Amino acid sequence: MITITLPDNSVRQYPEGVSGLEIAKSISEGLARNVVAAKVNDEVWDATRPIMTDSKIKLLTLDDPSGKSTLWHSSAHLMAEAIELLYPGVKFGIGPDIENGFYYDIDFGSYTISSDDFPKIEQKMLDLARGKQQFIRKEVAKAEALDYFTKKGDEYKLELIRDLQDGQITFYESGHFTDLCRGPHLPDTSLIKAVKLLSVAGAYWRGDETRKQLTRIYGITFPKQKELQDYLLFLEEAKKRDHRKLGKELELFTFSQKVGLGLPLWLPRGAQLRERLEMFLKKVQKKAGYQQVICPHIGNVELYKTSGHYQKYGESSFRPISTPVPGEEFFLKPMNCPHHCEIYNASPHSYRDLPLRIAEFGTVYRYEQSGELHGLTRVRGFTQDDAHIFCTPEQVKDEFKGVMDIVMLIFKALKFNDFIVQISLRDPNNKEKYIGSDENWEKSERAILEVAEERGLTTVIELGEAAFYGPKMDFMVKDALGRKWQLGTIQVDYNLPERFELEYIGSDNQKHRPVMIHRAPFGSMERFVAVLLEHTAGNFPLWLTPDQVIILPISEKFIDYSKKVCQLLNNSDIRTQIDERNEKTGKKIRDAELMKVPFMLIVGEREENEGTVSVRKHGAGDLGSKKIDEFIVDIAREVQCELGDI
RNA sequence: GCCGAUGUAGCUCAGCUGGUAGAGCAGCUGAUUUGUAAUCAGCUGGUCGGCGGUUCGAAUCCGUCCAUCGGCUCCA
Repeated sequence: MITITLPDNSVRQYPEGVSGLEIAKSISEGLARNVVAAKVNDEVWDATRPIMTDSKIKLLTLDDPSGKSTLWHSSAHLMAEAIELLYPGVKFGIGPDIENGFYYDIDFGSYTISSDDFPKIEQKMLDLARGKQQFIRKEVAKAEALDYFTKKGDEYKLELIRDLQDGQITFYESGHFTDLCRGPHLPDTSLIKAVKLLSVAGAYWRGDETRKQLTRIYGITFPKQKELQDYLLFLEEAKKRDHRKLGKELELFTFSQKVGLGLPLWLPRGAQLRERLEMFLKKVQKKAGYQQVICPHIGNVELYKTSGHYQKYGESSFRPISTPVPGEEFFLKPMNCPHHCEIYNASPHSYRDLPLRIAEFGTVYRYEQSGELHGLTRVRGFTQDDAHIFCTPEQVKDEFKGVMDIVMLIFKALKFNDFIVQISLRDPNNKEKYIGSDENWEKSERAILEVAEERGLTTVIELGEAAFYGPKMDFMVKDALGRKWQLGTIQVDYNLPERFELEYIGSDNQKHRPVMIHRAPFGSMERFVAVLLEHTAGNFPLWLTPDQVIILPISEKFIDYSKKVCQLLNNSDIRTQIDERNEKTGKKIRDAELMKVPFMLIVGEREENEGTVSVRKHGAGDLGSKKIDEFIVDIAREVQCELGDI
């Protein structure tokens, strides 16, 4: 007998070799029906795998994230089986579960697969699922595993097996399909009742651009048809929040093929919004001791040779600009730091001057690959809310803290509550890859970790993800479809101060090298506005939105009164328009609602006589009438509330 | 850049197996003077993404290029 401890710390005795499923059955039939896997001593196992020793176990259902993973991982196998039956001779790469569903990378050989093939595959999957095929785990010796896939002729699996240790290799067999797999899997396929293949895409084998591109098929499955429908509905809803769609509808920005790919054109309303964001940040930065600077949009090739960017990115950039002078070349600036380094170098510095914080909304140009461009989130010309802090190594921690506070302030003012903080540190086993002294790296990495801790942030730490020149902290926010985008970033840099020979005179009257911190709380204006659009579905905070108020006269008789109201509001810095069109009120309201204008003021005879406005709030409806002064105070109060004392 | 899909009026979309392009909204003109999510009528607007081919005839079939979308790789 072995002792099994359940999550509530209750202890039960079972015969050796009992499975999670059997334990579930001993508790209740209902639980047994829903169990998809079992967490055994913190490792997720098949529900059917025999447990041989005393263990702590937790039975996992589909409500548990690990349960969902198991369902989707098993679904990937099911899809592979269906595909193998439909397209004999195909070869398989890897097929994991992902956040929403699963995929499998497949070499289809001479077949070309498109979404037209999906219904056929889905049907086959459902047919197989109904067969209640069991997933059977088998431990195999490396030689045996190699032999199996050699016979099958699947070089991808062979490559994977070669990297594995003998004695750690397991196969899973379900129906006609056997796969190299760590597991775990569902007890059987009958839980999979709703299947949807979502897309087909090319994916390089092992993510390596130089290797063969396999066909990746994405799909998702659910135990109930209803859940699938809900998920598809969610995707539909998410599409409505797409910033590219909203940007067009709300007249914020556009693109032109004639202007060029990935070069956004900000329309008046978008430009206004962006300007307001910039003013907001400038104000915050001024308080935090930053100074604004302005630099040109191009820089001599020598600048980038000094910075090292020419050697690294020269070939993959926009082509250099030549001049009538032979050999003279300029580059569109791909970043602001080299210019800022030269600003630092313009005069000698004492340690008393530090930290020096210089900021610029700097527009930069990077030649992104055409397949990479995506609305405003990935463009070829964009404006960073950039700043560089030059400080002593001892000041890094305080400066880091200051920057983080700015990022948090912004996220708060814009109600970004759901973000991920990623700290990228160097790979401890590969220290020689990085520039800068061991001592400085340790100091700054420790500083970042401490600051995050002090501010109570939940962080994700990525070892080996640091830039070669320093550790960094990135703030990621998700878009409508759950894709992660990096917004704010804070990076420590030991490289550029070296290359530009930046110096300051210390209290010891000796020359020292400052540390540079790059930081951009928004990241770029383009990406930030894109993510903000999706985050708010276009319902911007009142302080930020392009038009705060629109006045809707009932008929043209009340245009004069509307103008009077409009002037009063504009005098109080409330951004107000009048809809003077010869349309019915219903139509004007509809259009204003669609444009997501926060407040609509309907004015007619009654309002004119009483000196009032009839207030309608976007999304909330009629709020009744108010004196004009009263309305102005209300708006001011609401803005004040959103911004706090910024 | 690579894999797959898509490309019809400013926008959203229809156009079956090849027979020479259509709706709604927007815009313009006129009527209407309007009370909380679409007033009515008339009109304008398209080398059907570009180029080449097959055909008596191409939005429709084929090729190629471009762009967009979903991914991959990349992101100083």
